[in-house]
Amino acid sequence: MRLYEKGYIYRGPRIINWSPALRTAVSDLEVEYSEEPGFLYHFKYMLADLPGEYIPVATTRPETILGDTAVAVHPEDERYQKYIGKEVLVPMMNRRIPVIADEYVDRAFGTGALKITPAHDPNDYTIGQNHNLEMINILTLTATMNENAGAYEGLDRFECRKKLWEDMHAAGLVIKEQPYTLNIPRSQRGGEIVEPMISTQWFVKIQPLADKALAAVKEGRTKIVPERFTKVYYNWLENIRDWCISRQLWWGHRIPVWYCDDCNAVTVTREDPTECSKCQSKHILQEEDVLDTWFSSGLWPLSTLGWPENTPDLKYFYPTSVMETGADILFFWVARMMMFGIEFTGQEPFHTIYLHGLILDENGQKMSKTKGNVVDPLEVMDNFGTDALRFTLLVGSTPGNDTNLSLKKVEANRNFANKVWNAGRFVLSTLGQAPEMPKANPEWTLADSWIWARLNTLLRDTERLFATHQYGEAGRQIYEFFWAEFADWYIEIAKIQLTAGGDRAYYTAETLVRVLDAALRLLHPFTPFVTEELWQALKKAALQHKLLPFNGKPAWEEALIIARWPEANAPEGWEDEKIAQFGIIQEVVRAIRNVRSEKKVQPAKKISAVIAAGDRSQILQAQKSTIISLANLKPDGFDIADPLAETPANAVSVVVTGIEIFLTLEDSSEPAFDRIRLEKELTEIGSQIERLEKLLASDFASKAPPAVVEKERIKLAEYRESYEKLKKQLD
RNA sequence: GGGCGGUUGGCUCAGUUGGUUAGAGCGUUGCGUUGACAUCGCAAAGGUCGUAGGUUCGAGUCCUAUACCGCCCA
Repeated sequence: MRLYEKGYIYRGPRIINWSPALRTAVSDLEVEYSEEPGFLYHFKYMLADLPGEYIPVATTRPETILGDTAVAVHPEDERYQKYIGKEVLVPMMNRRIPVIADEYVDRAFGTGALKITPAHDPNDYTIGQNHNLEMINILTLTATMNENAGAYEGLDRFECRKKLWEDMHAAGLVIKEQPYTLNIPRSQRGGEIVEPMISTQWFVKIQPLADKALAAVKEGRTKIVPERFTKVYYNWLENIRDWCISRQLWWGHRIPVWYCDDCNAVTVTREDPTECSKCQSKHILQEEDVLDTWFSSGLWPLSTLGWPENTPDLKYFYPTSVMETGADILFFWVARMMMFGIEFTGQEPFHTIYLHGLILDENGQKMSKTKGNVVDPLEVMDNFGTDALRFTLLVGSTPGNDTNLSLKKVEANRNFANKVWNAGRFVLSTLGQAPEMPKANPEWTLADSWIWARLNTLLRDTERLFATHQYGEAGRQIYEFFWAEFADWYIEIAKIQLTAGGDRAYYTAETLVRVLDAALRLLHPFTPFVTEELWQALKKAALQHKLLPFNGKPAWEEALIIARWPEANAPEGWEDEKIAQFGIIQEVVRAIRNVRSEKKVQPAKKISAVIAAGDRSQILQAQKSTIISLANLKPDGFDIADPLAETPANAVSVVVTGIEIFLTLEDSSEPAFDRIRLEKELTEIGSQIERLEKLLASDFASKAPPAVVEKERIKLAEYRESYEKLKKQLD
């Protein structure tokens, strides 16, 4: 109504896309073009008053000849100049039509002469308008030939094409048929060939709306993510044509227009009228056409909030913030919401449009029933859980790009949800092992400090990634942290620390709770169900043990879904060092595990070890029990010596970052001293040293940032240390 | 015809503002089941990042050209 009152909505005969199967008009956007093999039919347009002379014309749709009302040639085309202004005869109809000159004609295409069917071709329609040509509609609404098709009336459009061409052949009017690839317009919905047709429809004068929607993005009030779609948006809005909004369907929002049988006046009102607004006749009939669904959908940001009433919801929620949807409906829906939102409220409906791609099958094919590759989300959720599906969709995508959805991935993420659940349950089960209250201030272990530092790094990274709409990457990092750091390392170490009892156990439990709490908060948007369930249990247990949430500040909220988003603590300066130190422990443990695996030591078997760590002895000394436990060493058979009095006899040795590890395998069948392995390692390290020496001797040292150079220097130093130790062992 | 995206281990995909022997999941190989988890654990093999140039001390990451695949618009 508002658009109508502003004069933006009008009704009139125009060329539109007609779907003969649905028997309705469809908008330009609902037509898809597909390349299909066909023919270019060449034939003769005989001059009416010059017997024997003709203009050769080519067409892809011979049946439209019946509706031709002109033949057009380029004004400068020497071949046909002489015919301009003369008349030709429509084949089989013998109707006289003019030869006109128009620069639109491409002299190089086909025969260089163009038949004009204004009622059945959009381009011809434009030419027809310019030249004031008659428009002859030759089709019925089901795309059979109508009374204007003369002898061909009643034939289907394709039968007519065949029959007409045969008749023209017989009449000697055919020149040739040439194989040609056609661009066939098909209905997006039904797939049938759409016919351009003159029809009386309702339209929206789109330019004023488009201009505002365009300006909103151009002037930065609304941002499109990823940015590259901005260009697509501009391009569409800048070349937009009036929007045909009437549909001849029985479902949908019926257009609020009434026609008077007596005086032909049109009544347009908000309330259903009982009489003609002009002559008060009761003989009025409502427009049978309904509105395009996208016309209604365009109102979504408003109408869902109670508009046109100025409701509290509308006031509070409009404009909203981020519109997240598929890139394929940028025009259909997003642009329309922008137009209507701005038109009716003066405000853009959202400040950010986040576009994702399509969900394809695991081979990158569009899902379709005919291909049988449709993944039913309900089924997937039944099999793997809603969290797993949600996580997969979020993490498997990068902004704007299509996502290949495979059940393998969903399964892997179901396993992750399971991991979260189990790790969470374990944490809850440990709280009872810790005392109610600590006796003293905390003395954090290396592992405590490490996980806390890592958590804070994660919080910062997640924050940054969310801010830049990189949800997938954020999810991946949280996954990695939870599984590979919290579960695989911290929880394993926490088991040892809890056994120690006392304050150590108390602060370990506290750390477990705080890290788990933060992780669940981070994970909640990705896997809302398992995290909420777990978090409720965590809250309950934590309250029982008087433990605070991760940031130690506000008390536990009512539910995770409304809990505060975790914010990182400001770095305090010690973090990098602790992370580096813990890295050493990880390397040592991995090295020992590696040897155990290589030498086929039974997993349950405890072995003896001696480590020579030089200046890192202290760090290792402090983590002795951790290493013993994680590497499964004999508690009384583990020494950290510096310097090493003598190389243990009959021990397998391994060197990591300059730290020598000697393992006594005892009854292992493998030989302890493995010269070949050590030599291989030596060669490898040697080549690294060579590489780094070369690098540091190059311009790199002077031109790269000092911090980067320093990093390489440290690496080189470590390699050199390792090299020396390996060398000594081999001697 | 115009525009855009993709091309990274067997498969499906990540890879911040270029930082220096490339990451994940699945799959593969070996070992493992007395209490958080076999929907699991420990370890291993496997890519030099489509191709050709260029910029740079340094490029998967920027520029140019090109091939192939896909999408959008006309």
